[in-house]
Amino acid sequence: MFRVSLIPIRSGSSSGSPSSSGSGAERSDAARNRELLLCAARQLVEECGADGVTMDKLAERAGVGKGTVFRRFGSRAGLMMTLLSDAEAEFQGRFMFGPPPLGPGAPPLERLIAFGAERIRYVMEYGELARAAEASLHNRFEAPAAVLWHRHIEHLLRSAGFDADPWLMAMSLSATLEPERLLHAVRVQHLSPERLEESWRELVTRVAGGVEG
Amino acid sequence: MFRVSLIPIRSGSSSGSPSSSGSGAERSDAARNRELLLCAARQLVEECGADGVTMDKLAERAGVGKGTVFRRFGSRAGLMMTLLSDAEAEFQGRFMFGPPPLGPGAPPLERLIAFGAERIRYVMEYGELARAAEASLHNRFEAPAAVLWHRHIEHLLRSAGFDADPWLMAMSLSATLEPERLLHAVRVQHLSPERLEESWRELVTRVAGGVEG
DNA sequence: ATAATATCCGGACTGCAGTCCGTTTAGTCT
DNA sequence: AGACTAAACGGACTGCAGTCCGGATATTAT
Repeated sequence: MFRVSLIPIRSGSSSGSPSSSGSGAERSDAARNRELLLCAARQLVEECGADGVTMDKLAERAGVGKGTVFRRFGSRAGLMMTLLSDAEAEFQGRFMFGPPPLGPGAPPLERLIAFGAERIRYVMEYGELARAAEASLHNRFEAPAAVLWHRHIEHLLRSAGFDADPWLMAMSLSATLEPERLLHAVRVQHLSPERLEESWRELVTRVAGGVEG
Repeated sequence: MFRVSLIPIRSGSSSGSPSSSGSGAERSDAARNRELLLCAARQLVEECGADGVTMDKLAERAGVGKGTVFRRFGSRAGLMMTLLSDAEAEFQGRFMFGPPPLGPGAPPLERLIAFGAERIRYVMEYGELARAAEASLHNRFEAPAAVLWHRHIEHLLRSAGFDADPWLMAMSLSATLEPERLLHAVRVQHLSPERLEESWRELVTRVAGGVEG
């Protein structure tokens, strides 16, 4: 089907491999600053929350110039994605290659249900960062991770025998799982994650459940 | 059921009634500036597109100070909502009090289908403004208009006999109809509005169609 | 060691939303 | 008309993301 390798959300993993790019290795001062920045960023998220982290504060805390911050991460969204990359890669690995029901092996509908449940748990844990990343992103729908989830849902829909425009249906389903929406439901409307999971199960069952197998 | 009157999205309607608030009437200079601002805002949207309109440009074009712009509209989101208010009120009137199948009289499922179809058309016409409004809004989910749509969908779900968490299901359904998403589907993915409508029909039919009546 | 150079660094700069407060003015009261 | 007051005005100011470019530095070649 698809030839999808694990999408490297961002280069700067926690126990990051300094030199993995093609041509010349990373300069030592650059490597030092990257560690400084990642460390400072995690501190700041701890202290101020994801929304409270500004690029200026980060530069000051890390003891580097503002330009360095932007050269490293490209944008505020890039910073947030970098901070998420480990958790994100782990999640991707589980739903693509991990054990059922999330990974391959289980029936598509069950995988779809498990995907939503896991995604909800993920957002409960990392939602602030994920929301901050999306918020400062020009086009939320073309982020590599978002594209991957979309394709995954679309693939599961097809496997479940859903034949009426899986692309658009995947769009609708993934909209339900967006961090900002889930966080609003839980934090503002005080709905429990379990209730979200139950509603997701209901939704995907009705959408993809009643098709001829 | 609900006691919902037409929600006045914003005070500054096109052929606006200058004095309708409670206590003192609007001062004449304020009224003049409001007209100046609305006129300039529409010009700028015409020229630059909704995303290209800045509060500074608007102030300069209208020949007023920046403070005046913010006193009038409160925020960029407020400005956009004001520009949308006529179209929005008209749409609200139609789905709440208008003729079937959008308005009362038709079966709930048909009303739901019609609601999505109309909403898609609405976004095709005013989507830029709507997206700009949502983009510069701290909490997209608590905008009066968003709350009203949500309640309307929830109400139709209940009327259709949907008993499994209509609130959350309404959240999922309204997520599908968000301007940013629809615009992305049409403008970037080049899907036709008709295809969006068809997918919406499929979605709501599966979600709310197979219930005991 | 020295020179050459590609890369990196830093912080001043821009454009934007939103705030603040001293000043002006429209409406009112005498 | 003249004084009074509440409201409106305007633009300087802050905080933020993101850009730019002259200068510093790590690395490599000789």
